[in-house]
Amino acid sequence: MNEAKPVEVPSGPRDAIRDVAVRLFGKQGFSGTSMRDIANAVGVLPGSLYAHIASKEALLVDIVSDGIHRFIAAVEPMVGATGSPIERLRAMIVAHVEVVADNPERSLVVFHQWRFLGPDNLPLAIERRREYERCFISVIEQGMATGQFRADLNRRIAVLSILGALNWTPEWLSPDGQLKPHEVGELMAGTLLGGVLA
Amino acid sequence: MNEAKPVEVPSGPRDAIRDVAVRLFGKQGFSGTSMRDIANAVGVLPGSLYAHIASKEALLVDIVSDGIHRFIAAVEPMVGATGSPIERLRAMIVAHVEVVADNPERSLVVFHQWRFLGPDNLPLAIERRREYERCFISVIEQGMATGQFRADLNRRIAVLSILGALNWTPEWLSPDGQLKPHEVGELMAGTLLGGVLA
DNA sequence: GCCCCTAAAACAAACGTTCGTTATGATAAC
DNA sequence: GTTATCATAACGAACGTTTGTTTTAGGGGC
Repeated sequence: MNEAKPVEVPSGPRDAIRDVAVRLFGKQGFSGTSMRDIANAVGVLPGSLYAHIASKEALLVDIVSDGIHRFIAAVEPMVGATGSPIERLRAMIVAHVEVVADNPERSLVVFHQWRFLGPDNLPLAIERRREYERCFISVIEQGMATGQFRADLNRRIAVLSILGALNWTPEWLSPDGQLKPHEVGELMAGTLLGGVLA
Repeated sequence: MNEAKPVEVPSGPRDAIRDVAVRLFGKQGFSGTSMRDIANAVGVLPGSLYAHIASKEALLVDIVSDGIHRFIAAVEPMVGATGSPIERLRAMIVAHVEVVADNPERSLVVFHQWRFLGPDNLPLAIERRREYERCFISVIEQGMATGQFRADLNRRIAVLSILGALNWTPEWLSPDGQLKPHEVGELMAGTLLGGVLA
């Protein structure tokens, strides 16, 4: 009775492999992780992995594309939502931090390991990243258009600064910290929107 | 007459190897770069590299420790310098960006590839990174103590946001861009210190 | 009896590294 | 001005290991 569609916990061996790969790719990088590393962590012989996955790169493609999608899905709806650009940018920052907190290692893979995608999958991943960046660019330009954001801002530099701060969060953010992810997001939004000056 | 100590351009083969390794480690990561890749780029057979370097890891140790040192040397003097915390933090941000612009690929190695240092060299590298972070923490605390920085700031989050934005710069900063590195630094300082709100 | 999954073993290729030798100039002795 | 000496730096081949992946065979659930 308590199942039917349980919220998608690592049901099969396929998901177990994926979760292990996320952890190892995040910690040691794609090139620094061998299929034997993954097999050991899963508790299986290396060759047995190939009953569930097509290749090492297919594993990376899965992780990265699903990972980017989570960020886009969390942030994109707010681009055209109601409310002031300030409120929406703030909400986007919080949403981003929450996605990172949901699984920092996966975020590390998304932000750093996409370089190792092959020629077939790399262009699409790059385009998805651009799509994500455009969400922030769009809202910041809205804010500058309405005069709520400073007019002397270099919008490119502003976007890259905010995205840089956000993209770095998986490096230090712990889901088990004393601050809840939502609180961390609010604090970052306060710092990035208002600056540090009194 | 026009020599004596020419400014230290990649004199020997040793430096040529180092420069190539910086570029490849930055682009493909440490694990993703083989000694054969380096040898090919230098124009030499793989074994010949070992007449000049001790090992692949020794190459990484050189690059990372020298790289961190450049950041510390550029920023640390400003921690105890004269001037307001605002002016000093601004100068530190500009200095950081200028070090990145001097060689973005080296900065990528410093910020991402230190994980692959062995047990002998990793603790020291981590301590150096902490030392660098403490420079920023110190100045921000000075700014909050004098009341020039907002009192409702979470200093940990503020520092991590600023450092995150800075550490991400090698990902997009080009030394040949239309904005000079110094200008990019000033713009980032403006964004990070003052926020985006009007 | 079929089907999914695994173990076990093997594959070719690429890995970091070592080795003895050789080509190249410069320096010093005669 | 030739010759011997020496350091530099690269070669070419091989080392043992690890890489991603394939193949073959066997065991348990329906």
